[in-house]
Amino acid sequence: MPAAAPTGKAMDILESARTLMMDRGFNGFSFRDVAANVGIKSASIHYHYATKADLAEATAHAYRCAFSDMTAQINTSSAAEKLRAYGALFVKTLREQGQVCLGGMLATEVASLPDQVRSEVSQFFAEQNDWVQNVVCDGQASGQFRADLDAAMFAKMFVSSLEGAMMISRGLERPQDLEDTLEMLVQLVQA
Amino acid sequence: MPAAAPTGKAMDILESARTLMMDRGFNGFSFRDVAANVGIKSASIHYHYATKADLAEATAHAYRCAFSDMTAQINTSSAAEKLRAYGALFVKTLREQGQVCLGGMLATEVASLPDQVRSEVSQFFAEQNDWVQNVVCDGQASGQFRADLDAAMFAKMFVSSLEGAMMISRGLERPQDLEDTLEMLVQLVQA
DNA sequence: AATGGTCTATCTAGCGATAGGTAGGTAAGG
DNA sequence: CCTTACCTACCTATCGCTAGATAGACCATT
Repeated sequence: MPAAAPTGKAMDILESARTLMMDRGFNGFSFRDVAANVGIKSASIHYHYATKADLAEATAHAYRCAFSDMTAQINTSSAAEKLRAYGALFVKTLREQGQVCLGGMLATEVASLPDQVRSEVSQFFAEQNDWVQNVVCDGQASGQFRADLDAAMFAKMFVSSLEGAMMISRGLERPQDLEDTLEMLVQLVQA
Repeated sequence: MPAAAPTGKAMDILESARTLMMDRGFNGFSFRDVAANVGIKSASIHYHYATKADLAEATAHAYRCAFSDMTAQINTSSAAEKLRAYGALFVKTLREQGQVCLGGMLATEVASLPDQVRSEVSQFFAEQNDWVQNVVCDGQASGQFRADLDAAMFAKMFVSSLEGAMMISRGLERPQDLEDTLEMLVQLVQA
């Protein structure tokens, strides 16, 4: 049974790595940090994930899949409400965990990231941009959203704005700023 | 003479630290990296900056001041052109150096940053938000910009959008995305 | 039922590299 | 002679990672 869906300690390790990376980034956590969280010795982590690059890749992959699942479950009525529900995923993470999106975190660290992790980051943003772009197109087709905007460009702006606002809101300890940014983005796209 | 305006090797160290931090972040560079760039031994850096926290603080401070100077020199005619000129600072750094804004970089690393550096980051964003907010207010007063937007909220969104777009554009090696985001933001604020 | 072998998941111990930082010395210049 | 700006040499801590051992679970054969 390959890496399809880790269980037990392997999943504990993955979750601890995710939390640590969302908090301090790839360069900001160590195997010993994970080990202490999970309750094993750092050497034992290598049994489940051979290298730090492997661990980070698996973490990023699981995050990307989990995020895709969450967007897939957004099923509110209007396009504007879909964007709000999407942004609420960011708001919730920031407010309840004080963490930022792993995708954004890793994107800023790209210069010191193993290739295999970089690839996961690319795929994450490709998926996110696609999902938002579809919502924007639907909103335009139904007349809820401004028709004069380039949907692909707005979608990219929407995603990267939320990412940036998330980083900076946490940095300044002003989570409300992220919510304000989300609301302004939704306001601006509406007809 | 205190840290008013470093010259000679002290400034070389500062510039190397800035470049390295804009590339890889606070956790991603070492005294030995700086030493190799500047052409001295890593121990000699401590003569100019006692600790890594001191070096990072001085670097962030110099960056904040330099950035303020650049915004102060933006003197184009219309408010929209001011925002474009502001965004062009980001675009230029990304396109010519492949680097991201030090403020945004450090904001994402806030959880593993010394307090004295965190303070510089806060001041950086306070200054940037203020500058943009003033431009937005002027644009609204002169009828160039939509009057129904909250200027303070839009300013924060504008800054954090550029920051986020910068991070992600570099991460995906798509610098055009940053330019697209800038243009869309300017388009959205106009009346 | 007891035996022996293999697999899983962990451990202890430690490797070489590198981190930030320190102590003490030295050559040059006012 | 003292200050400046560096040096060599080294410290302790931590990094990712490896080797080898071990305890328990499962499993087939005797």
